[in-house]
Amino acid sequence: MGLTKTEKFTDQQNTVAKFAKAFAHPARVAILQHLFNIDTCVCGDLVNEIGLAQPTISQHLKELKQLGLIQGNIEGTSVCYCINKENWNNMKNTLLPFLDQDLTQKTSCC
Amino acid sequence: MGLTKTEKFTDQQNTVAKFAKAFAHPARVAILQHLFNIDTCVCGDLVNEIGLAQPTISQHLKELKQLGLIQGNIEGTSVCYCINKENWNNMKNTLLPFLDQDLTQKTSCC
DNA sequence: TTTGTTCATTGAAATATTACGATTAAATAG
DNA sequence: CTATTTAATCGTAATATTTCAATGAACAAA
Repeated sequence: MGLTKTEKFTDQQNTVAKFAKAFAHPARVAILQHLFNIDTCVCGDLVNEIGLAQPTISQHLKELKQLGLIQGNIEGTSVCYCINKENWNNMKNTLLPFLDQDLTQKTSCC
Repeated sequence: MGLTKTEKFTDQQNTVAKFAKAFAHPARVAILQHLFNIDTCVCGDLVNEIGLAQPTISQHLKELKQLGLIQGNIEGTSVCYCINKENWNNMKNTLLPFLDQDLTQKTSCC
C-alpha cells in the first residue's frame, strides 16, 4: 500500500495528477512564481529568495525540471533557470479543460 | 522533516498548493470527472466506477469534501455527492491566474 | 426483530514526500 | 595548483499519503 494504482485510471487522469503534483507544494509554487516575476532567467538566488536549505531547493528544481516545466542552463559556476514555455503550455492545455468544466447541472438533487 | 514549512510561504502560495493537492491523485481526478460527466448527484456507484476499495474511495471523498470542492447529502441508505459550484469557482479563481501567467519573457538567456 | 445494504471510521502496513547535513563535482579566481 | 563558489547528489530522519481488512452505525426490508 501507499502505492498509487496508476493502471486503474486513464492516461488523461494520470497526466492531470502528475502536473497537479508539481503545484502541490508551496515551495514549487514559489519557485515558479519567482521565475515568472523575474521574467528572465534566475541564476543562483533561489535559495536566498525561498527560505529553504540548498539541497531542498535543488530537489524541488529537479522535480520541476523532470516534468519539463522549467529548464536550466549552466552559466559559468552557477545555473540559470527559466520557465519552459512550450511545456508550460502543454500543461495548461491539460489542466485548464479539467478545471474549467461547465458547472450547469441539469438536475440538482443536492 | 517530511513536514512542509508552511510559514515560509505566502497565503496565496499555500492556497494554490492546497487546491493542487486535490488534483494530485488520479482517483480524485476520476471522482471529480465522474461528477461532472453525470452532471447530477452520484449516489453510491462511485466504488464500482473507480476500481478501488470502498474505504479508499471514502477517504478520497472525505478529502474533497474537506476542501469544499464536493458536497454530500444523505439520500435514504446511500449518500449523494456533487460538485460544490461556489467553492469550485473559488478554486478556479485561485488556480487559473497562476496557471495562466503571461509567458512573454523580456530577456531570454536560456 | 432480524437481516441486508450502504457508507464512514479505525487500525495498520507500505510507499512517497519533504527536509537537511555532509559530501562531491565542476568551474572560476588567485 | 590551490582555494573558493555554486549546485547536484547521497544518506538519513521525519512526516504524509495511499490502500484495504475489519468494524461500526444508520437505515430499509423481511
